[in-house]
Amino acid sequence: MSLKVFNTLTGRKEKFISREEGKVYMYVCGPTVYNHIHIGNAYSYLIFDVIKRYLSYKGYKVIHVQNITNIDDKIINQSIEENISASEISEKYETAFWKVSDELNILRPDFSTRATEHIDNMIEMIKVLIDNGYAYVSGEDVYFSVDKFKSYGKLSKKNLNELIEGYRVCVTKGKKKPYDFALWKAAKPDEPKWDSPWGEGRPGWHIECSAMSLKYLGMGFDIHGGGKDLIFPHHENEIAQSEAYSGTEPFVKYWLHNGFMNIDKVKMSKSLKNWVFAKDVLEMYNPNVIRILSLSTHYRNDVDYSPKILNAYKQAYNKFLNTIHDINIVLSQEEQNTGKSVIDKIPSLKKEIDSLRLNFESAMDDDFNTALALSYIFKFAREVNRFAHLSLLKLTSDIKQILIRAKNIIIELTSILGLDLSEEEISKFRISEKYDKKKLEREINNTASKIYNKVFKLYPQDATKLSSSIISKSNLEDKIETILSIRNKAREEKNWIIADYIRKILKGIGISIKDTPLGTKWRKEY
RNA sequence: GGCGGCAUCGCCAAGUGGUAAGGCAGAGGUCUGCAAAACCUCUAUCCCCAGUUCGAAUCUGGGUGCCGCCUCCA
Repeated sequence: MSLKVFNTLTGRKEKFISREEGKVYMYVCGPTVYNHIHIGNAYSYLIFDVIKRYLSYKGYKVIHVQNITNIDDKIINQSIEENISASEISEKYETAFWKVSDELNILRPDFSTRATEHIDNMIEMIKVLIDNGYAYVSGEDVYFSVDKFKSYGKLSKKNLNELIEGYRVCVTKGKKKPYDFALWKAAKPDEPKWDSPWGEGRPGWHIECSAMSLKYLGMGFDIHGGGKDLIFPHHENEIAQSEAYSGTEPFVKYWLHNGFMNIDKVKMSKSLKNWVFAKDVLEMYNPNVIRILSLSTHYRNDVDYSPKILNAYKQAYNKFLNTIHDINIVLSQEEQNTGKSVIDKIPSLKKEIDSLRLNFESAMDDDFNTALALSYIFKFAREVNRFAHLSLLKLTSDIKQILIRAKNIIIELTSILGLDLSEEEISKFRISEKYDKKKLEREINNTASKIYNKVFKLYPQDATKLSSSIISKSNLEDKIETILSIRNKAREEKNWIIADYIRKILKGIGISIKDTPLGTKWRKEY
């Protein structure tokens, strides 16, 4: 089975053949760092992260370039707004961008290219465009002459007449044609500026992506990605500039565009002010939940953002965690030699493992159908749950082996989707600044003291372990274990009121527990 | 005004000619001290109309509704 991708340029799914065998050169449009990124921006980066991960899984060495647009009108406007310099704005929001990107488990690009560090490359390119007659100087501005580039519109399927008729085409003085676009803009007083043959100014928006992608990836690179709103004019203009500059085509082999993240069916956009910052969503939801939401529909479709839907996928994510958690519980048993009934189910589970991988790959090979790929993993999880439930009785070495394989393939395949099912995620506390450990510690200490008050008369000796002087010294895991030991004492004495009380207040701080034949197990919920 | 996309169970959603994946929610059941989790069972004929076909959610035509691009936008 070979990979097929939907190419915006041709409008159909095509077999993916990389320029160089075993390597994929990929450019993804990155953020303009004038504000925090919203969840729709994050969606795009997340999609291409999964594409990159899957290509790596397929054995390609992926060379991934992503720009940071750190000079732009919006940055200048924001610097006036916040009354700090443009460079301070871009530094501030670039830092914020990486923080969110890392939290979302998005792999860093191989080259993160800042526009301002490539001004020379852009000037060089503009010079050539002027020399070749594709661009003209108007005052201290430089414009690209769209009429000169014959195949203009091939990506967005627009023709120039339509553009002229479009009532929204703005006419700017200095342009020969309304659809010409700026390659270089003269600086107004107090604006950031760079020297150029045409005077002091800054580059137009589109030129940076051409200059930087060509510098790092060269003409004819494999994948160029971004949101579908970039198709026109941004990517259309990139093609025009790059192919006019090089005199060859194609600029890019495969153009991939993701759909939008909508709110109430409407695109998240600056003008409607209906965006939600990714950082704010991350305060409320586990990054894995955001991923599952993003991957539960095909990347070219729009996906709706809402707390209701996010909560549904939170449950879905919990399903994965529970499966791994339950496997771990079964595996924590002592091995035995007399596993009876389940033994004969091993071959069928083995078969499921093999077909899961094949199904996963065929789904992903079909233009990265993550929704289908996920559904196979869910289906498999049910098989494993059924098996693990049965084998809770006896753990033989054969059963142990197959369960470890089952667990590993779930972890492997979900990690291609960028999901994290690590031990920390499942049963322990994540060492992460996002989850405020101090707050959690306070909550648990609080809970311990509540329980202490409740039980110290009943179990004076055991309760001592919960006294604030002792409990405050132990680590988070030990605190929980101590609390559970008290609860189990109560359960032994069939004091269900105390036992249920403890379970209830632990639940209140996000610790869920389950009583199993192998003892009481707990995990932190997110 | 031009161009384009979408419409599948209560919600999210896969499926592009062969008889409707998966997740969430709901109902009943098994297990459990009770829970939780898990498992089992149940819940749609695919916006409407017409057509092509042995056969259509899937193709064609018409209609309705929603959304996007044409201006910065992932």
